[in-house]
Amino acid sequence: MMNIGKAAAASGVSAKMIRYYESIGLLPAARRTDSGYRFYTDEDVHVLRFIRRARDLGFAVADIGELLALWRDQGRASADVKRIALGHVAALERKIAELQGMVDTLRMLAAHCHGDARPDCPILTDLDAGGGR
Amino acid sequence: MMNIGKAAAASGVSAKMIRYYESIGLLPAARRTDSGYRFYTDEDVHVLRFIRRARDLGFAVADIGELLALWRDQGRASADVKRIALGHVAALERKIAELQGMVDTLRMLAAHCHGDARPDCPILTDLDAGGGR
DNA sequence: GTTGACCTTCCAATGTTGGCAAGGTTTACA
DNA sequence: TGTAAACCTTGCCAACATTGGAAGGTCAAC
Repeated sequence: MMNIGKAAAASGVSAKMIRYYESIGLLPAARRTDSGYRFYTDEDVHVLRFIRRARDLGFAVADIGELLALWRDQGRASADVKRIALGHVAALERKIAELQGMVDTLRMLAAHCHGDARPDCPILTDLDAGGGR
Repeated sequence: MMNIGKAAAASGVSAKMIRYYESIGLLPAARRTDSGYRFYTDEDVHVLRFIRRARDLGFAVADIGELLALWRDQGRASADVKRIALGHVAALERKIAELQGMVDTLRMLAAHCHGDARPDCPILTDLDAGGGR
């Protein structure tokens, strides 16, 4: 039995975000004291840490909802969990490839830029010309 | 002399975004016809393509403002441009490393998950335990 | 009993893009 | 000339996750 500040400190999820997750339905409405304060159990903190960890792994809130449902379902098939995880891996890798493409282009352009007081710069020239696309 | 739709098609920046860039001050207010329509010149389209290319390279709008100022400044030092570009590369690489860390963790967890009809799954177990952190 | 630390709800902003609505303008065609 | 389609205008809402603040109620310690 603890209030939202304690639960936040114990789980690593801010009080602000706990209320937000409740508002969007990721978490069930917390029980309240007579005066209206939310209160949480150790079990609730456990769930919050699950969410925190999943966020750290880059899962979107919608994905976490699915994972939470599977987590709670003792009869789940591990294939369902694996599918979500690998789908997320694929999305992450697409993003990485996209960013890496940007890095490669910029590094190439920067390599040809004097980087001194002279004004001519292939980086600007490329932006100017649209990169030949 | 063309209206916003033409400028959008010619530059690859949507009319919506052109208005947005104007609203946040990245672009100066466009000239208007008597009836209030914005109109653009080939030079304006040139600027829009510059912006489009920079966005494709992942520069934030704030960065693009700086790049645009340098682009317009005939006396700029190429070092200034290179600094911005390499700063952006560093930020991109930090992001890539972060995503790659997620991928590595998830791949490792998924590798130990049967992925069949059985319920036990190390992915959920890890989320549960907080990954040992 | 007062002070400070906590809690509550509501509103706003971040950054970039898309969508929709209601209304005015221009263009093309019959 | 009339009209319909295609364009333009502004403004508001939506997304994503998170943070901040304001105004006000509650709890604990001293």
